[in-house]
Amino acid sequence: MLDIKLLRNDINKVRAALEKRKENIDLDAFIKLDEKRRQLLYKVEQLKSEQNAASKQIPVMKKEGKDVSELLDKMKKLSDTIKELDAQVRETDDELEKIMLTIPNIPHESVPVGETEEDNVEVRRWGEIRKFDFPPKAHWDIGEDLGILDFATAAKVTGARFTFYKGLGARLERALINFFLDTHTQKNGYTEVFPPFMVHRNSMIGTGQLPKFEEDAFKVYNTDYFLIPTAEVPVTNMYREQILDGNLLPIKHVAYSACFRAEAGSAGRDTRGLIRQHQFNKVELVKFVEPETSYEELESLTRDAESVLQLLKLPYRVVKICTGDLGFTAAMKYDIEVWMPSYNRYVEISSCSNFEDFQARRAGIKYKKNPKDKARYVHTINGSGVAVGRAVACILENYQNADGSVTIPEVLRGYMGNIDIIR
RNA sequence: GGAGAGGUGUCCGAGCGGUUUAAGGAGCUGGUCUUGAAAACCAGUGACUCGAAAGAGCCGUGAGUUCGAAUCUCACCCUCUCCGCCA
Repeated sequence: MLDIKLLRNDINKVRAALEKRKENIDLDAFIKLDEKRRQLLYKVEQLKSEQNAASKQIPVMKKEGKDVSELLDKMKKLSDTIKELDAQVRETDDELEKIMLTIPNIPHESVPVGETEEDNVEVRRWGEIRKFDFPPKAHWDIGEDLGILDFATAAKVTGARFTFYKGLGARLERALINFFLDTHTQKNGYTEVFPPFMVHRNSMIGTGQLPKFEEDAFKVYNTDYFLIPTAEVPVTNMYREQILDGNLLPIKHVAYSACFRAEAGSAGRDTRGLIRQHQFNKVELVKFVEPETSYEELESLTRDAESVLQLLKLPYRVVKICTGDLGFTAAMKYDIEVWMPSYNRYVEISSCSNFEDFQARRAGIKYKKNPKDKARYVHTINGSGVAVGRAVACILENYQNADGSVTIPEVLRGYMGNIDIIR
């Protein structure tokens, strides 16, 4: 959510940002409503002030034996008016909030202006793309041939876009989760969190998944709970409606969770394999930082995410996302894309974003350095560190051998009972 | 799921429906005293939201009753105890 003061005082900045994002939102309606709200508020507060004064007088007058019935009559009318105005204020507030919740974040000035992912800007590359001296297979074929991935059985049991991992496939998934968590806790200084996989509506609003993208989420029947689309949601909301001790910042958490996405708009894309599933595992990095440092912190978080790919020796590139492709909540975003031979291109395996105070304002997360300071909103930053299913796909494809076997990356062997090859 | 108890300011903890703009502690800040500290004493300090200010709001959340609600009513949420069920 944007600062309402920004909308009042610098509406053109917001218009420009929406323009860059190719978003069309009626800001004039907002301005009008806000004007109306302030007028109402002024009126009702004056009346309340009068009411409060009378409330103090009445007991005094009664004590003195004076007749208060006339005053009571007057106050009755006043009370009715106040109730009516209060209702109007509430109504206006609700409408304003509705609009506020649908206005996306303002892109950072350094974000390249563009319309689609075509306009994203590559920042750096790491690793050598492997040249195969045999025709490489796609990971879904490798996985099925080795008997470690089973899409058909998952379709029978649940439906499309689910997977059974079996044997060493399941073990590889688990190994990666542990490897990621261990690396980020032991080398990169994150504190591990294991969150709930369901959250209530307010948490989803807090991080920006709702109210705009409800069709992308799985709702749990008969409850107000949603399956989390990412650990970002529960972990960020850990501190909702809280004023943090600024001396504890930055707070850095790493969390494993399963993620659940309905992704209404993605039918027909990436239909085969592990790339786009309704349920997948992810290790997520989340930081709460002071505003002054948030862009440095985004850089270091991105490096932390990259570090696990380097340890796995998977070639990747980092891309800076342009304004038209930027997520609703982000002010700046890097995607880390890993080389996927079956796609013959780089495929996203991590998104690292700085939300500035956009989520913090929605979720009410503030901090104070000193008890006497005014509370300020923190900046939140997060990124995948990294998506586990896509990492499996990437390993299977990049580490495949001519005979159909797959070599285990060295750093994972300790997690795999010292197995060095799946055949 | 059933029964009971409870949710008040940073913490503990009062609060007959009306000068409560929340008592009293603790804590914190400053001072007196002291070689210094502690103790004692004195003074100050109450989050947060909107607002330029005046002012308004805020006692788990939301509705309601009333001229007036922390205080009454209803619903919901959460915590604790006991019972049932259970990985």
